[in-house]
Amino acid sequence: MKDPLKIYEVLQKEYGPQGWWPLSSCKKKKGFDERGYHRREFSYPKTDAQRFEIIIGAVLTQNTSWRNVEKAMLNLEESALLDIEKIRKMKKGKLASLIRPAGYFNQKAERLIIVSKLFHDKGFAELRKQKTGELRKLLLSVKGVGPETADSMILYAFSKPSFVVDTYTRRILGRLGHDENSYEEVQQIFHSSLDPDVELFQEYHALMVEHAKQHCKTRPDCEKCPFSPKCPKRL
DNA sequence: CGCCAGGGCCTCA
DNA sequence: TGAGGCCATGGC
Repeated sequence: MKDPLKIYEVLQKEYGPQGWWPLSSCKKKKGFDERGYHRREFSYPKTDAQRFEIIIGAVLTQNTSWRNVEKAMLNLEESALLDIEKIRKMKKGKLASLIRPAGYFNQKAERLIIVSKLFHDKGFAELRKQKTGELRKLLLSVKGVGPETADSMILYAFSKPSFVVDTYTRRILGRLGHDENSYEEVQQIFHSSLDPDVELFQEYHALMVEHAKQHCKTRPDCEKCPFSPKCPKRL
């Protein structure tokens, strides 16, 4: 079970449509569920405010549970500060205190301000005109934005096909028999075997996260795992 | 109490 | 380039 397309089919059948990136600000709104997923309508994000919410979330969730990220996002929203211009001009200390629940709050406050400056200076509309590769290079040149954060922004905020590789993706692929190691190597597995389809990439990554949370955990729960019969690492 | 969570930077070989 | 230390809160 090493074929990315077959893995996707198994995940899709097991967990159904996901509808990422979750928008906390849209919970229980029309088209969204209680977690902020838009499982029926895949043409998101629709506004620059939603795109920037994804950008912020991508930074806040670095090595951090989404649960804690949501607390930080709620603090920003309640202060009406979930906004690129406001974050860009905010004092680092004040921002840090608001995003405290997300952890690494000093680092992340600085990163958010730096990222805000980039999007203010360049502008979403202009950045969207860039080719995916060029956009990726630009994002990676920003301090605090590594490969996963860049790809998350590209895939979910810019709606361009760049496969997101996270710890879950590495863990799942590793257990299914892949020995590729570096970020680029793992990403290449997907880029070389799948059509560069935005919705496919978005759903695939979301499904990886769901699968890692339900079964392929640090301590694996292989009992009802859909891959269990064909997984080399099954317990 | 320890472990883990949707990483990335810096330093040092 | 790759391993190791560092950043930090909150749920279980």
